[in-house]
Order: sequence, then structure tokens, then C-alpha cells
Amino acid sequence: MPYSAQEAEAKWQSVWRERATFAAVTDPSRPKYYVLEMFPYPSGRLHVGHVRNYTMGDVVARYKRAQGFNVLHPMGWDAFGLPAENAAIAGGIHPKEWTYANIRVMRGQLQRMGIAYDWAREIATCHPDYYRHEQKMFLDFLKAGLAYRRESWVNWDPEEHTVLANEQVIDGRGWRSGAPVEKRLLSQWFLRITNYADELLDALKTLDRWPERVRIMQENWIGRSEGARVWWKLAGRPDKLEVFTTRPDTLFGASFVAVSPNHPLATTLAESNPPLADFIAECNRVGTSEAAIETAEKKGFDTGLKAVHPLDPNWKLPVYVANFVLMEYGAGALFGCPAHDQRDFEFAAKYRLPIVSVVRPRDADDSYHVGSEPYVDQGGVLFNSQFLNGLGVAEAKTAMIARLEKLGAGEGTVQFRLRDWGVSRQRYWGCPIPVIHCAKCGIVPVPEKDLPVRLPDDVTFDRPGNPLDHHPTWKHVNCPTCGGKAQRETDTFDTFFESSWYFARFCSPRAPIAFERRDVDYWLPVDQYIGGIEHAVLHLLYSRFFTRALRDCGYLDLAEPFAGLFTQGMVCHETYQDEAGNWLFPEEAMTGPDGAVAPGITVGRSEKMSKSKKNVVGLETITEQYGADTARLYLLSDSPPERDLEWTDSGVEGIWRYVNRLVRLVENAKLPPPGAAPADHPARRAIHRAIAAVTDDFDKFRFNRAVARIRELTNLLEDDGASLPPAVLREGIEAAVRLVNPIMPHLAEELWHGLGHATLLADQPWPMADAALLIDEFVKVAVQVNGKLRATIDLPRDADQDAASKAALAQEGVVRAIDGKSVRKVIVVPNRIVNLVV
RNA sequence: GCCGGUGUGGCGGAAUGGUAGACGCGACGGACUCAAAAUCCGUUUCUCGCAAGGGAGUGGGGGUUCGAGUCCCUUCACCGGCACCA
Repeated sequence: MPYSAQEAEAKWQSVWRERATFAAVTDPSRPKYYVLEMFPYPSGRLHVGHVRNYTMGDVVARYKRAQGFNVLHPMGWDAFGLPAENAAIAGGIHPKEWTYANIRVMRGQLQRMGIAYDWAREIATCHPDYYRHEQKMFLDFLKAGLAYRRESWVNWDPEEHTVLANEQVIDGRGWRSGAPVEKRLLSQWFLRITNYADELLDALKTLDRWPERVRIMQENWIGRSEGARVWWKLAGRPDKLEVFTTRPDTLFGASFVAVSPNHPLATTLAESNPPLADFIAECNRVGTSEAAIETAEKKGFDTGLKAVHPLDPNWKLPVYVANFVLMEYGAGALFGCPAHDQRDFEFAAKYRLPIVSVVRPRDADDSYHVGSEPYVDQGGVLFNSQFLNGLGVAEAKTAMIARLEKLGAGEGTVQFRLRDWGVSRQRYWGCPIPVIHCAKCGIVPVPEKDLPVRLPDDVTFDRPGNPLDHHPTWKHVNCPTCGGKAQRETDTFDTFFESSWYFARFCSPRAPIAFERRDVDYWLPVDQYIGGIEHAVLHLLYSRFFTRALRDCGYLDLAEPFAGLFTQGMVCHETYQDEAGNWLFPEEAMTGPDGAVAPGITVGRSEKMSKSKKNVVGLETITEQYGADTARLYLLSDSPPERDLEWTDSGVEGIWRYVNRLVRLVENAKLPPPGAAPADHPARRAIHRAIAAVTDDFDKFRFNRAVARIRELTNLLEDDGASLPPAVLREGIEAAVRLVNPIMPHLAEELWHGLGHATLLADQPWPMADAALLIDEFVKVAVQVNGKLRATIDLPRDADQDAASKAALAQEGVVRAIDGKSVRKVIVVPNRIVNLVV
């Protein structure tokens, strides 16, 4: 009879729950280990693709616990967000109800998977007991000058009717809706993440347990570039024009100055210049998304103004308004040096501007002139450039900046691509921003005694826009300062606000303040964080910033929240479409004979499991048929954890067969009672090698290899079990059960119990490999002739070189390969290889 | 365009510069069975050969080395990030 996973899993889950086996208690006398998986948005039901990272986190948590660490492994819900509001609009269910209903379902699913969470620490970010603390944080940020309000052009998602941060715009589209983003001018709250640009960049170097890839992505996102501000006088006008450049060395090659269509100078000039106004309007009409498509077309409008070269009062350059100049970067203005910049080169060619070469390759002379391509290499030498002549590019930059500073015409500066984080969202289902707008007093923070500013429940979704704005009474309040009539801020925080500090709240989930100092000092940083690569710059950058902001407001003493980061691969599955192109669920497609794909259905390539393409396998489908352990082992087998995993029915069946083989192995073994000391036997070496290898694999996140080692061990015990001394067989079986425990904890408890133990396996220490048994007396040594394998020989361990080469030369295959030629050289790598060079 | 990653059997993938293909999936053959399922045993990189035994082989080309999937150069393909960023 096959193993009843249903029964065993329910039993052990209730034992763990009753004994509070996985409850974490702050205890500075013990070494701690904080394992965290990125908490989910409660969007509905989990499918098998969702639970891979929770399974990995659970293996780490159980493994570290067995090694004696005080483990914190919590779970919660990133519960604010748009889908809840969309559900309200579509189905008439309140976002709160929808969210909590989903939480109930998903909590049940995670519990069914047997993940060892300390459920007493569960949090939901939509609860006032959570979000009240971030309202306080915001007020502290405001005091510290880390939060501010300004009018700005924002990314507007026309589908979601809300603002998006730069990090949330992917290829000109909303990261969630996929709708082309528009530009709008709105008054918004911002957090000064740019204050920390240098620190966030520099500290990336210290994150040695983060994937290189994620660090590079953040580095690119922060986008530090060194250069200079240069101030240009405008002929006939009192004001100056500031431009930013990374190539101050090429200033003698300048041939034009260009400003953004949104530059104040352009706006001013357009007032009295209708064609320019038309040109600017045309530039703005082309949205961000279309601009990406039309990259080639560079357009400019000659304002007629002349800019005076900062190093030569007699040198005057035309001032253009140009569509390729971004208002948001640098000064919103630049000088063009066509000879040494691709984009300036194209612009100059189009408007017939001079192309003056000022940098030449080292092997060219001063008659050098750029041809059909600009010379952008920075390894060249300056010429045609007065005091810079003969200098390399780097020295020329320094020299030019020094000269500009002396003349008061510019200064060296560092420019970042990173912008401040806009956190205002015109949505209902988020944390209210705790400020009040008073006509008399301006912006007034909500007094701390009035926190939390609660989200009202009685809202309607019958018209577009923000329900908080439509609410009849909620926003009408008296000004805390003057007592006069005033209005609440109706915007709510970007939901990345909640996820920027939840890892700290888990340390003191029920504290009356955000978190207790004693708890965060002990538990933080998170030792191992696990989640998807899609948060490489969003959540992970915000959290790094937020932790620093909290540090500077006295909340904690920490800069980096996540000491170790692992980004897991996705779970993929084939996709199915019918003749009309509709996506089908696997169970809808597999209606042919023997579960084959039904006629007329197209099998598409394997893609990340997603609801929209319906290529998902429900979690219950697997747990009901095979149990949680089978799903857990499958999710960790075969593919390395950082790579994508292909979900197949036959793969799951293979795992299920293995589960039953393990059960039979234990059931059929004739064993002495627990505790029998095994006599020396060669099989013990294999057992202890397996323990050592699996331990190493778990340490290095190589779960697929750990699984292979465990299977090797159980294969050996199955094949040779009958001939092993019973005490040795017991040692081997117990080792296998204990090694597999972090991956299949229910089955392991069941087998442990079946082996006659009254203890809980979850409370047992991790098995130790006996170092003496890891060393073999005899080793297999490969014999090569000219690097080609010709034989293998068994030699005593650490046999000397002469003995090794003699044994090698005695081999029949070796003699044949040498074929009477003389041996010129013998390379002996002890215990590994003998290579004869002939 | 810039930056990064990955290329190994039919498939997923193993391999501190030292016996390439561990472990699995699939396939094929066999045992058990009236039959099937389940289970068990065996084969499974390609190629020549009845066999013994050869030869080739980690995207392509070159190099370093006694020895390269692994290191270096170059090239191709795919994946990811960034991008009128001055």
C-alpha cells in the first residue's frame, strides 16, 4: 500500500503546532539566524510556481535550526495594492474583505506545505497596527528633511489612474498594468533617496553574499557619473545657462548648446515665439513609449540665442531646443561636441554644424580629423585645445575643471541617474499619508497622538478616481494648528513603502512601537533573504534606503537589511492554446487518450507559470494526490535553485516513486534497536561521505546536488542493505532520513518515528560526518598516456610516486598505448592521476 | 550601443585544471501477471567493430598546460539589465 502522505503530513503538522516547535524567541545568548522569503501579495490562490522560494527558505530554516541556530522564519502579507481595488470595481467586494479572504486561503496553503513558520509573528500590512508605524516614520522623515513635497512631472499610468515611480516604469509601460505611461504635472510627496546615492552605491561592495548580477543592476540604476557643471553666458541677456558634461576635456570642440523642451529657458522663449511653442508641443506629444521607437530622429529648433564660450568671450555658439535633451537629467541642458559624441555627431550632421576634432588616437598626428564616425574612445590625446594639448583625456578633464573653477565658469560635480522616490499614489487601498492641507497654515503633519490615520471602510468604487477623494466626510478635518477648516491628504503611499521595513517588524510583530530596539539589534540583518530577481532594483533598493533613513532617525543601528540574498529561478510549464488562440489550463488541454493533448490544441513553449497564460498547476492538485513533501522535493530536484525549473507530470511521478521506495526501505529493513554501535565496515565510508557532501551542498545552496547525494545513499542502501550488518544499515537509513528532513520534513518525521524513536526529528541536531571515515585506505587512480585515459588502478592511499608509476606501467592497456615508445616524463598527482608522456 | 550571464546526451542537469555525462526524466529490452497497474532487473553520448578494443565528443576557431567543460584570446547564438543619461 502506498504511503499516505495526507495522513502523515496532517499528523506531524499538528504535532509541530501543538509543541510550538518553530516559535522564535529573542535570546542574545544564542547565535541567531534570520531566514526570510519575500512576502507575497495576497492575490488569490498559490500555485506550485509560487512555493519554490518558500520551500528553499524552509530548507535553510530547518537546516540551520538543526545546526543549533536560534532561527527566525516568519511570514506575512504585503496586503495593500491595486488588485484588491480592481476586484472591488469588478466584483463589488470590498478590498479589505477580498484581501483577508485571500490571506485565509493562502495561509492555509502554506500551512498545508508544512513550511516551518513562526505563525505567531504573522503580519498583514493593511492592518492599522502595521501601517500606523509607517505613518510615524513618515512624520520623522519629514522632520529630518528626508520627505518633501513638490510639483513634478510624473509617470501616469492611465489604466490604473495613478502615479508610478521611475523604478516602476518598464520600457515606457506600467510595471503592473503594461499600459503606456503618460507624463503629468502633479504635486507629490518624495523621499530623498538621492541623499544616499553615494552610500547606496559604495555599500554594494560590502554585500558579498548578494548575487553579482543584482549588485550590477543597482549600480547601473544609481548611475554615478563624474563630470562638470559649466555656466554659459547668453549674449544680450543677463542670465546664464548651466549645462552638465562628463567630457569637459572636449570643450574646445563644442559647436552648439541645447536645452530640453521643458527647460525654463525654452518655456520663456516660447512665450514670444509661436513656432518654438509649436515645436515644444510636438516634442511633448511624443510620449515616452513612442520616443523609444523613434530613437533615430533627432530634432532641434534654433532659438536664435547665442551662448558665449566660457574660455573665449569672442566665441559664440547657437542655442537649440532639442528633443533628445532630458529635463530630468543633469541640468536639462548640454553642450554638443560632435567630433566625440555619437548623438551630437548626428545632430551636427543634420543641422550642418561644425565638427571640430580635439582628441586624436595616440598613433595619429595633429592633422587628424574624424571621418564618418565620431571618435569616442577615451584613450586618445588632446589637440586643438590650447592648454590641454598633449594631455590624455583623464588629465585633460582635471585640467579643464581646474581652469573653469578658477574662471568661475564651472565646477567639478558628480551626477546620478537615481532620482528621488515619489511615494504618492492616488489610490484607496494603501496607507494614508498623515498630513493635512490647511489654507492658512499650509501643510500640517497629523499630530502623533492622532495616529493612525485610519482608512475608512465605507467607500464606493462607482466612479473613476480616488475613493478617498469622493468620501463625503473623511477628508474634512480641522487644522491641528489653527483649528480652521482643512483637508486631509487623500493620496496613499506607494505599496513599496510597506515592504521597505516589514523585515524589521517581524522582529517585534506585536510591539506598540514599530519594533523594539532589543529585538532588531538581535535579529537583524536578515541572514538569508530569498526572492525573485524582479525586485533587483525596486524593493531591494528601497529597503536599503529605508533602513538608512530609519537609522538616521534613530530607529535602529544598521545600514544593510539583508546580509545574504538569493534570487531563485521561476517554475515554468508548457502553454496550451485552442484553435481560436484562447489559453487553456493544462487539465483542459490534456483531454485526449492517455492524458495526451486533445486534437486541435497547440502546445506552446514552456514559460513562467502565470494566471494570464493559464499554464499553472494548482497546489492542491499536487498535495491531494501526492502530498506536500513530493511537491517540495520536486521543486528542489534537477534544476539548480537560481535557474528556472520545468514542471512536468512525469517528474512529479518520479518523485512519488522515490518517496515510496524510501518508505519501503525503512519498513523492510531488519534493524537492531536505536543506538546500536556499528562495527567498522566499508559501507560506513559511503554513509559519512554522503553526510559531509549534503552538508556542504546545503551550506552552498546547491539543493539539486544535495538531492542527488541523498538518492545515491538510498540507492546504495537498497542495493546492499540485505548484506550489511544491521547496525550499519540502521546508521545508513537514519543518516538518509536526517539528511532528507529539511526537504521532506513530514516523511522524515514519520520514518524517524517508524525507526523506533520517541523524539521529534525536528529537535534532533544535524548529523556529523566522522572525519576518520572520509579518508579511504585505497584510492582509484586514473592512468593517462599523453593525457588520454588508458587504465585505472587501485592504490593504497598516499602511495609514493615510484610505486604509482610502476603500477601504472604494469597495466596492459598502458603498455599497448605506449607501444614501445620511450616515456619522457611521468606526472603523478597523488591519489588522483598518473600521466605518462611519451 | 553599453554592461552582465548562459551554451555539456533525446530532456533537466553533475564534474576543487586531473577518469566528462553523477543524480534524475524519458526511451528501449526483460522478469512478475490471464492481463494491466505497481514493483524489480538490465541497456541508453555518438561512431567503427561479432567481440576484444578503437576513434570522436562539452556552440565555432585559436592559445596556455603533462593534462582544459573548467583558465586566456576571438567568434557565434540565446537570455537578462540599462540606454537620446550629455
